Amino acid sequence: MAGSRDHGSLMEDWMPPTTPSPRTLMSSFLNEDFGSGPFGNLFSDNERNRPQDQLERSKQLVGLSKEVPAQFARPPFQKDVSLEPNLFNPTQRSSSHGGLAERMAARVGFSVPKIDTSRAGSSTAIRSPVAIPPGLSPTTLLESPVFLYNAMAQPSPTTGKLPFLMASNATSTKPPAAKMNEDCTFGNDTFSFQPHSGLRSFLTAEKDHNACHQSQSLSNIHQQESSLQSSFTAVKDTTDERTVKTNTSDSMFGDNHSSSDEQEDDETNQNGEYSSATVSSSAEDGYTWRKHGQKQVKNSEHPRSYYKCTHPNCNVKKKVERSQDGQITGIIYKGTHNHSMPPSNHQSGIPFSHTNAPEVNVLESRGSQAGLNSASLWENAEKDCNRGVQSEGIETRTAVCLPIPTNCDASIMESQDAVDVSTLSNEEDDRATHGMVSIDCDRDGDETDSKRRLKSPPLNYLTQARVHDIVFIDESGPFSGSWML
DNA sequence: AGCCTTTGACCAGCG
DNA sequence: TCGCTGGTCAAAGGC
Repeated sequence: MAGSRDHGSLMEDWMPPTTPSPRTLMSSFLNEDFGSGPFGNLFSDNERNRPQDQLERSKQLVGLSKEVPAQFARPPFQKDVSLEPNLFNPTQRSSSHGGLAERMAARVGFSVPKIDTSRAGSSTAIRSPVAIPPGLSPTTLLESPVFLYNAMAQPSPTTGKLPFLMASNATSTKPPAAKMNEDCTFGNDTFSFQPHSGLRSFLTAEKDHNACHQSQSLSNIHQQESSLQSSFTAVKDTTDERTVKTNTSDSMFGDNHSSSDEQEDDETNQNGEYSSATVSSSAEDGYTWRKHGQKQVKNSEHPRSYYKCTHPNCNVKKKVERSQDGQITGIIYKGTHNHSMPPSNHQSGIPFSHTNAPEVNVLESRGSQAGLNSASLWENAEKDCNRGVQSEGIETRTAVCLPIPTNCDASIMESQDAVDVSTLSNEEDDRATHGMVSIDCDRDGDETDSKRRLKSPPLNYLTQARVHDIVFIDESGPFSGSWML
């Protein structure tokens, strides 16, 4: 058992007790960032009105993140704090590396407009934040590095689909877990995850999916705004344990729900009310979990639940933090499943676009799978969480954290790569866009890449100017989310 | 009857 | 060594 200290630190990272709070950071970065940069002129109002002190604050935050050696230095969840500035700090982005958006613009020949997040959530008329340069077709945009096409991606602020970062390399078995309903959550101001593989509730999901789709088109614009408010999730992948931290919009943006939240709780409406389909517990991911404890953790406003895999001889555990309204605010997986997924839940190969069922525990399910398949990815996580992690652990900030299939020698992209796209060199960008999740899977080794891509979107991520979250996709689909604006 | 959740107590690690 | 904190155990209750 990891020392309490480790966990304590972990939690602190999740919810930094000290200022600035995630909400503060986020709003700070939103205010500053989206008004500046290559497309700042689109929202010049913000630019002009931006207080200088915000800029300074942002710089300070960046400095925080710099204190730690680049890739591993950040504590598991403290990333939430330090990462944002680093990622989004306009100054750093534009000055040091020219900014991803700028680089992308150079490559593609056009610039990717930024969404005016300052208006997100407002009731003002919405205009498309994405300006397509003359001569470029939507198709070109979608297929361009800036807007990587992802057939499985859900609507996004930029592409019309939410650009989930896909870690398709992943290979191996796809965790059946899928986040359903996330589509429906668009109305909730968040992007949705698509289920990787079928869930037992596939049929239901399908039905929900259809319903959701109808509203998606109408709410597309709204999504654009809301997506900006998505929360971050930190994925920590140490050797054996994975930590998924999702800052619920709750904590970050008030009413907005993070993707993870929605995933988890099948659906809470915008008011935070639960729909009839509520949290189905942890079985949705295809594995069965038994809750064996719950505790209120210090420095966390949310209770932490402890789950164990019910499979005999399986020691996989997970810790889930939920907000008062049931939204998941953090998930930590520990251990590796030594068994296959229960047949009833096994529906691999189902496009997650079809698995939008109100599966609640997307995070969990993915995590569980990760735990299942990926052998002991996080066993030492707890140990590393606070000390080792910084130097050795791999951290990933994602809206949703999904464990990587076990058979894969998955090394989730380093947090730095995954997150701080803006500071990546071109080469790094490529890495970020194609190899954020480095998964070396043997399981499906006989499967061709093309085949894999059919099953899941290419590992395209970090293709836009801003990364809000990263979606990792293994063979079966995205298992983590993030998006850029 | 079996499984799961809840909940208080116990244990272990750290300062 | 003690107190704090987090993680786990296990009894009780519910479904």
